This record gives sequence, C-alpha cells and structure tokens, in this order.
Amino acid sequence: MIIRVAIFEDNKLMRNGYEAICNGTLGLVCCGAFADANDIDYKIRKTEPEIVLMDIEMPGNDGITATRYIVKHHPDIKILIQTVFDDDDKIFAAICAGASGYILKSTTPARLVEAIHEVYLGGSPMTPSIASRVLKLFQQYAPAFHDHDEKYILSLREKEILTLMVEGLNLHAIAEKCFISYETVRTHVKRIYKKLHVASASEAVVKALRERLV
Amino acid sequence: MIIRVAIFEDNKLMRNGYEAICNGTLGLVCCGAFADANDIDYKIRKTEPEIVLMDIEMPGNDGITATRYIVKHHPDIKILIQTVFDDDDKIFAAICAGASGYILKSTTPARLVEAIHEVYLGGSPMTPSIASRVLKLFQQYAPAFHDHDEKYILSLREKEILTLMVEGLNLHAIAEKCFISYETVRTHVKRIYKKLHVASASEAVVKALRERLV
DNA sequence: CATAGATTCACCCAACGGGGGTATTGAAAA
DNA sequence: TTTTCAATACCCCCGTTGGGTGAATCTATG
Repeated sequence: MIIRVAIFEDNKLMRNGYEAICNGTLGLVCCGAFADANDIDYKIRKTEPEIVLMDIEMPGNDGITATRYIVKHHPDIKILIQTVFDDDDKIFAAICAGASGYILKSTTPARLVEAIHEVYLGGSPMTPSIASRVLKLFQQYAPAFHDHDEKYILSLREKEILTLMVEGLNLHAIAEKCFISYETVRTHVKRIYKKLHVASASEAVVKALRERLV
Repeated sequence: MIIRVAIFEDNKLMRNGYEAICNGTLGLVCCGAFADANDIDYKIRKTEPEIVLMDIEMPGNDGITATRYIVKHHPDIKILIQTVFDDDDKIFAAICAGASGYILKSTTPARLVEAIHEVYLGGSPMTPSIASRVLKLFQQYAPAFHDHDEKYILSLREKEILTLMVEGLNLHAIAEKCFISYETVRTHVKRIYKKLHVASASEAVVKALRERLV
C-alpha cells in the first residue's frame, strides 16, 4: 500500500527536500508539491492525496485556511501541519481547523516519515514541545473537571454577583438584576474582593475565569 | 546530569521492568518503585524524583488523584502517565490533573526512555493515538474560538497594555511599568475599549481572556 | 440560647476610571 | 510629498468604585 502525499510549502528548497524524502521512502509517494494553497480545490482533486503536508506561512491562501477547507470538503484527507511557528495562536488555530498532527520543521526526515505513517494510521504525531502547549491550552479551556478544593469559599449570592461581573454588568445593573439595592451589591463585592484577595473588578473577573469560580 | 525517576505501578513484573530500564539507561536512575500511591507525600519527599512514571489503575489511591496531588504540592515534578487505558475519560482526567505526558504500555522501552527525556526537557510526549484523542477532545471543548481571524486589531502597545490590565495592574501602575505618562495610558485604554466594543476594564479583560487577545 | 455566617441596607470620603476633547511627533504608506 | 496612524501627552467633568464603619434580619449549628 502506497500512501499518496501532497506537499504545500512555499520554500523551494524545503519543498524539494520533502518531495525527495517522500519519493525516497518505500510506501510513500509525493503526488504533488505546491508553493501555495491557491486553487486548493483543484490541486487536491487533481493529485488525490491521502495525506497533506501543510506549511502555515505561505503567500496568498494561508495553511490554516487551506486546512479548514480540506477538512470540510475532503474529510478523509489527513493534514499534517509542518511549520517553524510554535506560538499558541497558530497551534490553536491549526487544531481548531482540524489538523491531524503538528510538527516543527526542526524534525528529522526519519521522524517526518514516521509522522506521516502515524497520521495515516489515525494517530496525531506532535513534536513534544507542541504537545506540551496543546496540553496547557487544553487545561486552560477545559472548564469542567478541575480540582478546585474550595480555595475560595464564596457564598451562593457572592458567586452569583461575581458571575454577573464577569458578564460585564456594572454594580447598578447587578442590583437591578438581583432585585437588591445598589449598596448591598457593593457590600457583597467588597466581601468578594476580601475573599479573593483582590482590589478591583478586573482582578476579580480574571481570578474568577482562571480559577473557574463561576 | 542524572534524571531521578520514581515509578508507581502495581504490577510487580512491569514495575521491575521499568526499574531495570531506568537503571540500565545512562542518565536515568530509579529513585523509587512503588506498588501504590498511598502515602504519596512521604514517598515523594523521601525519593525526591524529577520525573514520576505513573500508572492510572492501582489499588487504593489512584494515579489521577496522586497526579493531582503531586502537581499541586510539588509543581516542579513532571508526571508521565503510563497506562493500558486509552479511553477519553481517563485521558481527559489525567490531562486536567496536570500530567505532562501520556503513553501507552505498548510503548517500547526505547521510546519510554525517550519520553522520559522529553518530559524532562519540558515536552509532552504522547502516543500518537492518545494525541489524536486529545486533539478531538480539544476541538470538542474549544468550539467558541474557531473564528479567530483578527476580529480585533490592536496595536503592539495596546496589546501590551491590555496584558497588564489582565494582570491586575491599575492605570498608574501600567504607566510606571511602560515608562509613559498616566494620561497616555488612558488614551490607549480608551482606544482599546473602542476597538473591543467594551466600556470598562473588567469587560476588556474578560474579552481579552476569552478571545485570546493576550 | 448563643454564636457565626449570610444577606440585606446605609453613609462618608477619596481616588480611580470613563468620556469628551486637543495636540505633537515620527514613521510608514500612498 | 502628503497623508495616515501609532504613540505620546494634557485638559476638564463627574459618575463609579474601593475602603471603612455600622447595623438589622434570618438561619443554621453547636
């Protein structure tokens, strides 16, 4: 079984390198190598790849957008992102776009070939440093199962008011919404600040979001 | 530099196997091998590991709980989960508990040693099939942020100031930190509010956190 | 019953913050 | 070259907020 790989990479040297790696590996074949992701639909239809090796930074149509497109219109094709960027935004965007793997360009050819096979088998190879960031992002965005052993014990009313603060309401609006007086809201807010060890609304909402208090 | 590894694994054969792998590898040493995670604090304090190889399924104190405990009380220690389970619940729980890596027991000794080194260097090695599940979980739990294409274009300075606001600094403190006048900070802040369509610091920081602007 | 905590309300005061405006400089883009 | 825009800075106005203090209910909990 031969795995068909399409390459999107604007740097000619690297593109040729990847092509050579694919064609030089038993079981892989490069079915197309492109400098940009313009006319992506045509390129995909013509080359019919099973795996796409996608660069993020390309002139014209960027790799993230192309990934989103391929995932949407050719859901069977697996996409391996392959880039020099390791910042959270790029990783986040690539994952949300539906990429199956994310490896840095510092990866060795042997590891790249391995990664292509892993993607083909349904796995998601990631450079460990990328994986580390993914885990951190995940911990940040997984709201449910956090071990908050009641570090900050807020009463029901206090939690309610803190939630409204996070939603952007000012104290008067909170008073109206809770059917209590403005001064009462202030009293609660002050107590919340004491319990959270903060001194302003913004600090309180940041803490509320970070510690998943609301 | 020798990496100290503690092993938690109830199966005696596997435990001995891991111990042998560690002690048989240059640069690794097994500083403790335990059949359960009871008295976890004592075991950690006594053996002072840098890396913990943690099984999930153990009698008594389970690996997830132990992981949570170690992450909380010994934040410098990295934990490599090592298990036969590859179901979403276990993976999810382990990641949320703060594990740095997650590999299956089918992993080869060579890959295990590699994984320990990667964890030590701050990476997060994962068996590709685990990584694949993590990505799927991630896509599932981060639905809100798919459209992240420069909805709000903040200048560098504005981003910097917004970041400091998220960190809880008031405008005077920001002015000092940036070596600019208080009034200039206010000018920037006003522009930030206009761009984000908000009207208060708390709204701005909430938006900054939710939309990953900082 | 006494005590503690949650919830409610009020007043004072000083400072901070939000909204409006105006203006200069320097660098980049048209 | 002209224009645009980020970055800097200052002004006034006044509403909001943070801190302190005090106090009245009500409800658990020992």
